[in-house]
Amino acid sequence: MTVDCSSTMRIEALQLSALTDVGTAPLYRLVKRELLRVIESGRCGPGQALPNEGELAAALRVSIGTLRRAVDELVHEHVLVRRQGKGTFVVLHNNDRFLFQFFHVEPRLDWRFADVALHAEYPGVECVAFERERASDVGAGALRIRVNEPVLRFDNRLSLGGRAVVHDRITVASQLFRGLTEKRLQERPGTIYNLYQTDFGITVLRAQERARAVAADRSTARVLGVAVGAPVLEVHRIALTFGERPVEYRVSTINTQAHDYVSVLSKPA
Amino acid sequence: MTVDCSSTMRIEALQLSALTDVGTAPLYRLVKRELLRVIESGRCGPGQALPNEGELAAALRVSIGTLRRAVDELVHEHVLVRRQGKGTFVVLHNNDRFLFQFFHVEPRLDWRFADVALHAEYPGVECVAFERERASDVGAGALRIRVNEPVLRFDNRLSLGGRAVVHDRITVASQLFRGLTEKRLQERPGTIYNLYQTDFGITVLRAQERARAVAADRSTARVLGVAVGAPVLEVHRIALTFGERPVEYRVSTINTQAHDYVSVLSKPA
DNA sequence: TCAACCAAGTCATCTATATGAGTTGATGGA
DNA sequence: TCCATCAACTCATATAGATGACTTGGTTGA
Repeated sequence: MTVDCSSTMRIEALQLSALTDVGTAPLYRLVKRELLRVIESGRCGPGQALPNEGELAAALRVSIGTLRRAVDELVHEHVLVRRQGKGTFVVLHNNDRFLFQFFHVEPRLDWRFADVALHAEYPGVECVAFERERASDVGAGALRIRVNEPVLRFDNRLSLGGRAVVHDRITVASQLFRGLTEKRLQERPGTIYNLYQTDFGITVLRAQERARAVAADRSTARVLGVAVGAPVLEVHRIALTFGERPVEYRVSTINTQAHDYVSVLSKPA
Repeated sequence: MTVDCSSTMRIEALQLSALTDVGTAPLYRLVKRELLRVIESGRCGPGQALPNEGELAAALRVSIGTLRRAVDELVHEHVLVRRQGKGTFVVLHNNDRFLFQFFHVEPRLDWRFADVALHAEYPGVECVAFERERASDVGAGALRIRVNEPVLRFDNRLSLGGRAVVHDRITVASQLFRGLTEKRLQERPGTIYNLYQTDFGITVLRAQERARAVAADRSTARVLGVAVGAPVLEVHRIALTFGERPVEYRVSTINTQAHDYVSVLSKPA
């Protein structure tokens, strides 16, 4: 099925914003910004195809090479996906992408034997709490909203290999997620970020995480099945969408008795 | 000072390895591999300039655009650095690069106030142990050497803001670091990875890390000044050079009472 | 001497065009 | 009906050439 995106995304509306031409930004960056603007505006929702390269280039009055350079960067930033012979698409959060990009807990690897990291499994998810609250100072700071603004707070428990490994405490601004209910959360078919995207038009592009070791408190100990005071890993995540805007604040508590928090410094070849 | 690299890197020796042309790899990837081969061979050491783009393209019998695409990827992978008007250089590990790429411990950030992560400071380093040992099974597995092969083991203590925060236990194969002594380690001017590069010709390109929360044992507690049993963060790192070859195995124990282990999922725009 | 200027060399950007490769749907014959 | 083939559309790769910007070092003139 080829989505006729050209009708949705009115090509003639494209324009390189000469206004915001700060200094002497290269043309391909203007093109990139214009594409981002269109994608953000929702005129071309997730999963939809962009017009083909020739049309886009013509509409923007740049050469196809320049257009491709702009698209290249957006592909690199996981905003677009190219498929040879089919087209260029706005990213969709599917399970694989989620696993690869945002879920970094893996079974403990014994470097005596393992050759390469076996690919992570998708965790089982269970919603254990859902509340409507008002933003605390920390939550408000993380989400860049005002203290006491209404937020949704929900807890998930993630399991790997049948064992509870991660306890997520998630906070999002109610305003961005109107109509999000516990039922909808539990009945979602894919990942949470997929739900954010398909049901609320919010695409999580990247995240910042800060990890620290802490002693398990009573509630964490119960959820993860560890002793009170046992060392657990606490990861604070701010998930960001276009324009570096924070959309989710999440504190994950991880039982690292048999699992690791994995990170790759600089990317592979 | 312009390094005359063209004499060191004999251009006429360049050749796109038609032999290793697996399948129908794009030309720019062959170019990239050939450049990597030359850089690895040491004919063009760290800090040296490559021949200019025109010469390189001519020597490899490809267009300048194709050459640039290959170089683009190597720049992205931190193997090369371009400087407009000056040339293209093989990367050098300096303090800034090290901080940015490999040192991810930062003072605790309060998301109530902070706008953006302030840039990390360079840690004070103190060598607290230096031993010649034989590889354990774990160390051997991590470094892909045989058990009982000779290795160098040394411990560093890193301080931030005057407080001991990280305890590194580092293992490298003796064979790769002949002549490395405690004195040389302590008198090095820059970072450890800088020493690896300048004195032993080993360029660390990337690393894999696995983090977990553990209780501080007696020796860790002493070095970091925390209570025995206090939760600390343990990070296992394998540092890799060209061809994904491991060159260093490092276990870092981090006191996360006032600092975080920071990670960015997917890169910023 | 010193500063301004200029020229050559480098990478950076942009254009234009050609060819190859993957996907899809229509056509048409068995 | 079914399947092979083909044509059209897409992105992917490669080339050639022009112009701009940055760096360096030498020249020139006060």
